[in-house]
Order: sequence, then C-alpha cells, then structure tokens
Amino acid sequence: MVKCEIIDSQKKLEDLVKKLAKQRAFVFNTETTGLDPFTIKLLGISFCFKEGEAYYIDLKSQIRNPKSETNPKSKIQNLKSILENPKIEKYGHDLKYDFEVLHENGINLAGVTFDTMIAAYLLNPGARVYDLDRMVEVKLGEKITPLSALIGEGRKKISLAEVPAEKFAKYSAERAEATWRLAQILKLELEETNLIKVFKEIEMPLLPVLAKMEIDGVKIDANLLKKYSAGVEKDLAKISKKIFKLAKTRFNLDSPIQLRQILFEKLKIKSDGLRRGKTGISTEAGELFKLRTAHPIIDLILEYRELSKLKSTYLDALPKMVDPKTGRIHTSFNQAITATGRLSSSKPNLQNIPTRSDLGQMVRKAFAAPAGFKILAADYAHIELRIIASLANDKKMIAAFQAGKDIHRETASQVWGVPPGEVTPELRRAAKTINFGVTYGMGAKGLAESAGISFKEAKKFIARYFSVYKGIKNFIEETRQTAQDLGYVETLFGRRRYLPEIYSEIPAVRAEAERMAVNMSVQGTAADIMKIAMIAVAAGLPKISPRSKMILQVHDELVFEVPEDEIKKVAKFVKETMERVVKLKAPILVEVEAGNSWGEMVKIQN
DNA sequence: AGACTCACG
DNA sequence: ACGTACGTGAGTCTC
Repeated sequence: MVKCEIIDSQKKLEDLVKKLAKQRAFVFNTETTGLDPFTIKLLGISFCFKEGEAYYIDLKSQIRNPKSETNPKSKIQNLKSILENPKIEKYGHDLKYDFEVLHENGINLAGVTFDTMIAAYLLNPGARVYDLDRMVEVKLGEKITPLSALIGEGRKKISLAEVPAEKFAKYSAERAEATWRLAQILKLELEETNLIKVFKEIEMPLLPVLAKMEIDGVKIDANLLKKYSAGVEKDLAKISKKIFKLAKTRFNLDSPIQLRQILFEKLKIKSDGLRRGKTGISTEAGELFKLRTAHPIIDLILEYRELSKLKSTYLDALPKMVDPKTGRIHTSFNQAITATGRLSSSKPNLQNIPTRSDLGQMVRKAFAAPAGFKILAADYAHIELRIIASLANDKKMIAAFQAGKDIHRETASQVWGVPPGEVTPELRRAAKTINFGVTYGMGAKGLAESAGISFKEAKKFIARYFSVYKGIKNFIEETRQTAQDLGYVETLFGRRRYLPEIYSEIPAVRAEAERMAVNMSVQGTAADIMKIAMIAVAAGLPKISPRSKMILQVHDELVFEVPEDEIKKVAKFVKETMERVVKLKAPILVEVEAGNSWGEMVKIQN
C-alpha cells in the first residue's frame, strides 16, 4: 500500500517544495481533465522520490498564493523553481505530455532525464503500446487502479473533475510511486542491453525538443485550402458525371466493393493477373493502372481517386485542426511508436503532406510563412543510401558519393558498363528505383513493377547490381546472419529491434524478417542521425536566430520558420550542424531550400 | 473494428 | 516452385 499525503494547504505545499528541493531526482505526474495538453485543465500533480511514499497536490483545494488569489496558475508557482531546475532530475511516464501541460501553466520544465514510456519503447520498439498499467503488470507483477475504477465505463462514465479528491489523490499517487519503482528496473535493463546510451544521449534530450515543436505549431493558410476544396469539389462532380455515363449507372465511387462490381461484372473488364484481396479483386491504383488501355473509365477513376483523397485528407481536414487559440496546427510527434526508431506524426499527420502531384504542391502552398518570415527546409540527400554504403563499407558506392556524382546515373553506368553520359532516362530510373529499394530488400517483381520494366530485365539488373556493389551484397548477408544469431539487429548507435520471426518455420515469414533486419539497420541509423541533428540544431538555433522555429520533421527533412533577413545565416547553421553531427564513410550532404511556403521552395547555394 | 486505399519518407 | 518492398497515419466503407 502506498502512503499518500494530500497537499491541500499552502503550508503543506511549502513543506513539500522544501523536500523536493533536496532530491537528486523525483517522479512527477500531472493529472488533467482530458488528453489534449493544449485544451485541458490541470487538476493536480503527484510526486514520488521514495518507494512506498507519494504526494498529491490537489489544485482544486484551498491552496492559495497570497499574491494573487484569482489566478489559478499562481497556485503552482512555488513549484516553478524546482520544476525549472535542470539539476533536479525529473522522472515520469510520457513526460512530453507533462512538459506541455506545465508549459500551458507558465512553467518551462527542465531536467527531464527518465521517461519510463521511452525506456520501455527502446527495450522493445515492436510492442507499440507502453501504457503504465500494463508495464506495471509486466515488470512489477502488480495491478494498479485503472482509470475506469474512478470514472466508470461506457454510458455511466463521469468526468475526471467529478471524482472525489481523496480517491483521485490515491489513484495519482499510486501511479507516481509505481513509475518510480519501474524507472529503477528499466534503468538496469537499459544498461544490460547497452541501450542506455541511445536513451541518455538521443531520446531523452530529444523529448523537450519535440515538445517545443508541438507547442510552437505550424501556420497554415486555411482559407487557401478551403478555396481549393471548393474548386476540387466542382472537378469531382464533373468527373463523377462522366464515370456514371460510361458505367450507365450511378454508384458510390468511394466504395471499392461497388467499384469492383461495376468494373468487373457490369463492364466485364478483364481482371486477369490482378492482385486479389480478402474480399475480391483489388481496385487499388497500381492495379487499375494496368487496365488503362482496356476502358476509358479507368483513367477517370484514377483521377477521381487522386482528387478525392487530397480533398478529404488535406483540403478539408487540415483547416479543422487549426487551434483557435494560436491559429496554428499542433501535431503530435510520437516518440514511442515505430519499430525502427523513426518518429511518427498524428492528429494531424504532418509527415504525409502531398508533394508528388500538382495539387499536392498546391496543398503545400498552404503551409505558408507568417509576414516577415520564410519557410526553410533542409533535407539529407540520399541519406539511407549513404548509410548502407557506409555500413557495408562498399568502396565503389562510397567513391561515387565522395566524387559528388549523380548517384543514380553512376549506378546505371556501373551496372551496365556504359559511360555516364550514355545512360538513358529509362536506365537511370531503374537504377534510382533499385537504389531506393535495396534498403528494404526489393525483389525482381517489385523492381519490375515500380520501374516499369520486365521481370526478366529486373532480375538481370539486380544480379548485376550486386556484382558491382559487392560490399552491399555482403552487408545484407551479414545482417541476416546477425539477426539469426542474436534474434535482433542494431543501428550504428545501438538502437535495437527484435525479430522473433527470423526463427519461423515458414520461409516467407522468415524472409520478411530478414528484410526487416536489413531495413532496420539502415532506416534506424538514419533516424538516429536525424534525432541527434535535431538536438544539436535546437540547442544552437536560439543563439543564431532566436525568432526562428523548428516546426516539422519529415524523416530526412527539417522545416523551419525563419525571419526573412536571417535566412542565409540560419541556412548555413542548419546545413553545417546536420552534416557535422555524425561522421560516416560516405559524406553526408544536406540540401537547403527556402520560400514563402513549403510549396514554393528555391534551393539555397552555399 | 477491420478492410481497403493512399498520402509521405 | 514459390511469394516477397521497409516504415508510418487517416479517411471511408462495411459489417
């Protein structure tokens, strides 16, 4: 049973603050009215720095700051100096959330050194879910009070604010105390697995950087998106009309089932060789594309699909996500989701904003800089290929990068033994495809399909590719072997991914795990490098340009909002920082662009 | 809730 | 001979 002291008076609060000031480290946990850190209210904060004991500050109670009784924020001002002191280590579970809640309440959290969610993620990035309740069960072998015990479930659910203070205090204190004990265990596990370095030097320093990016948010021109949406709506109506005329019937174009019925039953378009899903013949774009010449309706459907996707996912959805308080979009950068160490972005996902089509570029124009500012984007050029070349110590590919060559042209030239000047666009395209595909174990079928060449040609291409780049071939072999021997693979910095399927009896399942192994070491190393760069950029940027903001990360790209007259200075700093954080055998190159929006960028020469 | 589709790196 | 592209999040339909 956890001893819980409820802090409900000014005197008790002062005593707690004195105790906290003496600690080397403590767990804290904010309790709020909801899940969105930007709209919720702070109800209380629990603390723990000793097994079996915890405290809960009840902010709904009679705590009063004598200076200003009316401002609720003032209640926790006594805690400010403690929470902002980087020398006192803060532990917690999902601290990015607490960071943001405190920021909303005027406190800039510092000294964040142990997040149990991040620790558990590093120990097994494949798990995807790291909620405290489950971790306490697995690691401590105990059950803690679930939230549902307080607020009920389903229709009878009450709001957190309605829970009696004492019950709520116990609940919160129990979690803080469990987090404290969990942290001790996870720390040992991180040390045993050599993951402590990635934890201390990459993930924990990154956490406040991500929090800051989420807090700052991104400006979008919602009116522009709404204008486009109205235009696209008219286009869609026209296209639908044409499709219905050809089909001689109206149907729901958004329903793959109805579409399949029209195409393959009513119009009797031949479906030989098309991929099949669980419910029937696939109608995905890649498959329909193969039928383009069979019927004029196909092109119209593809056009409809593209426009309708962009309209619903971006043009209509993004304006709804603008925060009325800040006028900006505040995405979540999830630090404990992916199996490889990448970040993910959600609510909304700002890592999949269109870029390929013309309308995609239009969407990006809505990511516009505020007056007096420009958007600056810096991306690692061919980062994964440079990484695989370096990890593999492939002399030929490293040499090509060192010479600053057009890598895809060079690949085509090497593979087919023709001078670079004689490489046809078709050959270069195929080389580009395989250069991308090599990091995830592309086969001949995949290459043939995405490069638009025959299966036979693709097979030959791959064989010659690996006879040219022998180092890469060996690296792939060795990585598969490592995965077999250890049951996991590691990135250059020691981030791990376990691959239990590597021992499967089923060849296809085993092959999949082998591809994952190769991909993890490359994609994961790229993720490590980007994270290290983000930490370095965030640390240096305020000195170079205090008004500049890092607003987005898209795996190999960082996006900034920069005062117009500081573009050159910031471009130089960001490029050099990103290029210098890590030294590989192949050089790392960062390309920088700037413009009035994310959709109209021009390269910056250095 | 799951399937399908498709946007990104 | 076979069946293979890695990692994500979200909108929509269907049950």
